[in-house]
Amino acid sequence: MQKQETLSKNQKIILDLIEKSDQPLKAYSILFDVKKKGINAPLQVYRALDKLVEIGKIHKIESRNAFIACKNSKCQIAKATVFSICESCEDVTEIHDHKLSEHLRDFKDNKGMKYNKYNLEFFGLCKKCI
Amino acid sequence: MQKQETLSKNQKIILDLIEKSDQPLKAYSILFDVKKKGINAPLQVYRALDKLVEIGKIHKIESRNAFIACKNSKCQIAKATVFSICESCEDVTEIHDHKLSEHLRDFKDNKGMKYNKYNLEFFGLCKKCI
DNA sequence: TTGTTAATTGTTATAATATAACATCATGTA
DNA sequence: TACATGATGTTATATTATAACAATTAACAA
Repeated sequence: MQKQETLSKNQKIILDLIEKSDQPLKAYSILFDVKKKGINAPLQVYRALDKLVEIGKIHKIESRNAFIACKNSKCQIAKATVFSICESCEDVTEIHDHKLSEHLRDFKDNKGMKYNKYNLEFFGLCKKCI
Repeated sequence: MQKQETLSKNQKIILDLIEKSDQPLKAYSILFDVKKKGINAPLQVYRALDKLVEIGKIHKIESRNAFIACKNSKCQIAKATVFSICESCEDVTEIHDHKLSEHLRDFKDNKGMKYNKYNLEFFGLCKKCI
């Protein structure tokens, strides 16, 4: 069997839901929402989430245990994510900053570690909440 | 009452434990280890952890739900953390890179957000695991 | 030194997040 | 066909974290 090109039924249902939200969704809130579509168990949700994260269609906001759709058309940046998070209204935005990405991509520590991924989360107050 | 200068009993016990480990510890493994010292409930651990994070004595590794001591003598950087994480052996190291810190500190998005904190986690393979 | 206040503690219960284990089904390829 | 792989469905359970409430302790001011 080849690497899946198309998404499976559950993966589609869950990606749809996440893409319709501009804010991160939590696994159990997703579960609640997709019960009407016949997805009944946490594991079904987590499996789809794992896959979607793996192929870069969604990202996990680690500090919030929540999942947000990747807006980048080609989803090449699944392994290099930057988010800003408002600590008041919890609004989350994915950041694409060329210069910042360059710095992060080029970062080398002095321990000879080989990086293949990073995740950066900025916290603060958004315009509305300042 | 003024802001605590000194740590409370539970906070000390738990900080001691975390400082003795050079790797991140999980809350329930901490709980297990401090039961002999009379700390019996998860909440007692989480409350101490919250406080220690707040004052910058420890950091939470968000992607691992684990806590590591801050090695920085003055712990001024509780709000600006960078870690490297080996995905094979799970070794975690706190990174202090002046240039990188500058870039992150100076980062401005185009949405007028005011940042007061960030957390960056690099993933990859350490020297031993490559 | 005593009353006030805030921080901390202790305890029970429960919420929220995530995975193990196993059986079955679907699909592409030898 | 039959084999391998990926996805599904299901039950149970593991892991991480907080709610709610009562009691105690520590700093400070009157």
